[in-house]
Amino acid sequence: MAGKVAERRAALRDNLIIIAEKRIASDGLSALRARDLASDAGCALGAIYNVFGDLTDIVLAVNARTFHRLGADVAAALADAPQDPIEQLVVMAQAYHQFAAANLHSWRALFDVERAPGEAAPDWYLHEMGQLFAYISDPLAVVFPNRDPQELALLTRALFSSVHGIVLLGLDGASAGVPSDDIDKMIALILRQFTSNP
Amino acid sequence: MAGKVAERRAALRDNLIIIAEKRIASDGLSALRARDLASDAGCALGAIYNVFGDLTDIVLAVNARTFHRLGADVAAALADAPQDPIEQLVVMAQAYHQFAAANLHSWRALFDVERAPGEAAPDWYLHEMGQLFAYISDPLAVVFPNRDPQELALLTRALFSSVHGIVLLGLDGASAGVPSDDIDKMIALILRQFTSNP
DNA sequence: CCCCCTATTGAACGGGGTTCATAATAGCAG
DNA sequence: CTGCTATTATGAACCCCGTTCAATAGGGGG
Repeated sequence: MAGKVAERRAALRDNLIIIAEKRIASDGLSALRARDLASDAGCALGAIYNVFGDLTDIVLAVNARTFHRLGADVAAALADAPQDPIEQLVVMAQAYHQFAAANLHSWRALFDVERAPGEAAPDWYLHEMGQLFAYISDPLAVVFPNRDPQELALLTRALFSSVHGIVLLGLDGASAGVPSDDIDKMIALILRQFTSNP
Repeated sequence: MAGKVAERRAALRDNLIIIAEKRIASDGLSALRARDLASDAGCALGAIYNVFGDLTDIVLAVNARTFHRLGADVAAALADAPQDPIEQLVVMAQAYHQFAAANLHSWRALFDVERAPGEAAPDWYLHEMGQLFAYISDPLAVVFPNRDPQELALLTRALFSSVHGIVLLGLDGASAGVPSDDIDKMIALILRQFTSNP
C-alpha cells in the first residue's frame, strides 16, 4: 500500500482545515493556535507540519474555501436578480455585504492574512477574484456599451473596491457600528449614482 | 520637585513615540518590538510599561500623529484646490492616495492595530475622522444642495469609504500592484460619476 | 521473524510581550 | 550631612506561541 501514508495525511489535512475554519469563524484569525488545532484534531503538534508548511498555509486553505463560498453567494444572488444590469450590481454588492456581515471573522481573514513580502498571491485567489470581477463586469458592459475593455476593467475594479470599502468601514468596530441598512443604502447610492449617467 | 518624575516620564514617552513611529514607518507595524524600543530609547524594558499600558497604546499614540499628518495633507491639498467642489473632492481624494502611498506602513497601521473587542475608538480617532468627513461634506453640500444633513452624512461616509477601498486594494500587494495612475483614475471616475447627476 | 527505512511524535528552542521582586533613587526629618 | 522611608526604575523571569528535530514507533520486504 504505497498510498497509505498519503491517504492518512490527506485526511489529516482536510480535518485540520475544517477545524481551523471553525476556529477562525467563531473567534477570528488571531485566535488560531497550533496547539489547539493539534489537540482538536487529536494529532501531535508536529503532525501539522508534516501536512502544512506553516500556519499561514492552513489559513490560505481556509481562505480558499471562504472565497469560494463568497463567490457562490454572489452568484446565487445574481441568479435571482432582475434583468436590469444596475439592479444586478446592487443585488450582488448587497450579497457581498450580507456575506461579510454573516461571516465576519472568516471574511476578515481573507484580507488579514499576511503574505510574505514579495510573494505573489496564490492562484486560487486570482481566480476567484477574476470570477467576482467577471460578475461585475458583465452588467457594467451593458450599462457602458461604448467603453473599451481596458476602461471597463478599471470601472470594475473601482466599483468592487468602493463596495469593499463601504462594507469594510461599515462593519469595522471603530466606526461605532454603522447600521446594516445604512451600509445597504450607501452601496445602492454609489452604484446607482455611478451608473446613472453613461 | 513634585513634577520631576512626571517630566522624565513625559520625555521618555515622547521619545518612545518618535522611535516607534520611525520603526513602523520603515518596517511596518509587525516589526515593532518592545526590546528594540527599549534599546533604541536607551531605557529598561520595563520602563516602557511605566509610561504606556502596553505596546498597543504606543501604536495608538503613533496613529494619532499619523492621522494628524494625513489630515494636514488633505487640508493643504484642499487649500490649493480650485473653487469647483467636484475638483475639490478629487484633489482631496488624490491627496489621500498620495499620503497612503508615501506613508504606506504608517497608514496601514492606522487600520491594522487591533482594538480590544468592545472597546470604543479613542477620542482623537473620532475627532480626526470627523475633520476628514467635514472636508468632504462641505463640497458635497454644494453639489447636492437639496439633501438633508442625514443623507449628506451618508453620502460623505459612502464617498470616503469608496476612496479608501480603492486606495486600499490598489496599494495591496495581492492585486499585483495597480499602477498609481490607475488608482488616481479610479478615484476621479467614482467621484466625477457620483457627482455628475445631482 | 527481523531489519531497515520512513513517518510520527512531543519535548525543546527561540523569540516576544508583560510582570514583579529587587535595586536604586529621591525626598524629607533630624 | 545623614539616615530612613516611600517611590521609581530595572531586567531577569514568566508565560505563550510557532517551529524544529532527535528520538521513537511502525510497517513492508527478505
